Amino acid sequence: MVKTEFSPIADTTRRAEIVALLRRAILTGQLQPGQKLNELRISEQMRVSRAPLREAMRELVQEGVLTSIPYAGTFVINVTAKDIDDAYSLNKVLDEFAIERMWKLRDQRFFDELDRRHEAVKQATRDRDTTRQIETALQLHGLIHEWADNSVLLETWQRLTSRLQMYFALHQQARREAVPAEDVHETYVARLKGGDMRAAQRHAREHIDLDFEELLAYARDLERRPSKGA
Amino acid sequence: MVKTEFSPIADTTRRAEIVALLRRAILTGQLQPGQKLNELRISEQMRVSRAPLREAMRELVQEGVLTSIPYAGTFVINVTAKDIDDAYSLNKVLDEFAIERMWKLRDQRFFDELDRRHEAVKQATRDRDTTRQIETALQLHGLIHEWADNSVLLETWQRLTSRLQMYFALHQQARREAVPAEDVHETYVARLKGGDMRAAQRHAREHIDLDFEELLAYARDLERRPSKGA
DNA sequence: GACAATCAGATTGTCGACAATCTAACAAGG
DNA sequence: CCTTGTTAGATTGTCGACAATCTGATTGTC
Repeated sequence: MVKTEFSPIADTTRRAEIVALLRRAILTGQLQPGQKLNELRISEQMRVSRAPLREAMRELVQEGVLTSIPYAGTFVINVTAKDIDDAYSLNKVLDEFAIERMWKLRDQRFFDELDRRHEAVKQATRDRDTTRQIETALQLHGLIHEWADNSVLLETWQRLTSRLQMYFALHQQARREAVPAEDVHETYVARLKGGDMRAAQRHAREHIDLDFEELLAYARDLERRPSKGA
Repeated sequence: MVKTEFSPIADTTRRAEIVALLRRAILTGQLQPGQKLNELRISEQMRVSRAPLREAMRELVQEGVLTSIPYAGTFVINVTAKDIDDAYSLNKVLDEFAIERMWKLRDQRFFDELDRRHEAVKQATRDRDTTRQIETALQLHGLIHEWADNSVLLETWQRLTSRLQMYFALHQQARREAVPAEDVHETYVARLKGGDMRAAQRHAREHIDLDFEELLAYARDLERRPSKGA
């Protein structure tokens, strides 16, 4: 018998596709924070009925990127500086936990995957594809959580990631300037390959702080002079 | 002008009520793990159409207490020993983080609320109401997360709590014997009132370990001799 | 008897229409 | 001018029916 690995087949419900479409639109900033999602309009654009669309929206509400007020509507969440601060401070704790858990589980497959994802970030950077750059950077960062062999941790991190990706996208949209060309992940990858777990944890924490300050400053700036709204 | 505080009015959609009903049924063990939820039957029992029921189910899937397979059905999640282990180890980290964050925010209102919830647990214990005992104990435990002033943390903890409550309910159902009569939370409350943050963190970690071992043993036992299924 | 093809029943996914609710504009009254 | 009541339009929430898919039993064939 040939021992072949099969990946699970694709979800073939409209609902799943709608979720993917909406999530992408939100996380890339195509849909602005606070913006209302008109069910009829969206369902007509997507050529689906409101039923699967509404189910998809419930999922995204629970996922934390949408918020819903009965009989008023469903809106893209608003990003406050405090939200970012909260998400990041928790993320630090999760990173430390993840590194501790996956440290002994590192093997050649891990290192290979680490390099692969690192390469993806570098490629996106070369392409000046900011959206993809954010995506790949988060995927690189997510590897430690995937490798920690803790489903609840992974789930939690993925929820956090959604928001972080959204925040980053907004940030990138705001300052149209080019993304950092130099490779900020080089040390991170090296630490994860090294032999000092504490050092890796420390670096993860500090590395995060870096981007964070910039992002936070942007969020605070937004709050000082709020736009007229969508 | 009289300055009165109003709490937000209740959600008055069928969907919200269905979510509450289903969640309670799952967390109290009324619906067994792995059990399939027949949409038509449930909607008839609740006297609602399938639309709001399905939306409610999507929310609970995202909440992590249900799992859905396209065209096959929606099921109560199965509890494995590993799930419990994962949830608990993460919970420890979150507890430590929460205590660190709320430590400086403790005030009289916090202590009052702490006592109030502690009293609720004792009352449930006196009443031999195991379901309520689990509920109140988790609410007592949740206070540190509510007080930590981090919405993302609170959200994460509430997700975890759902599962923990479910696990505990199963556990209690299995061994029908009386719940612990002595007050296991006395020290926990005292530590949170005290002046030594590290001690409080340490106690939270150890306190949790206690119940955890028992729960884990039960889960392992379940896996050794699986039931015939629902 | 083993195995594949077929089919009926049950269940989930999706649709279009109706009911309940909100919003904003407008009129009436003080 | 401000407030309150009314109303029309738009939008969300819910319903009942139909389409797509799965499951298990049955039948026919080797």
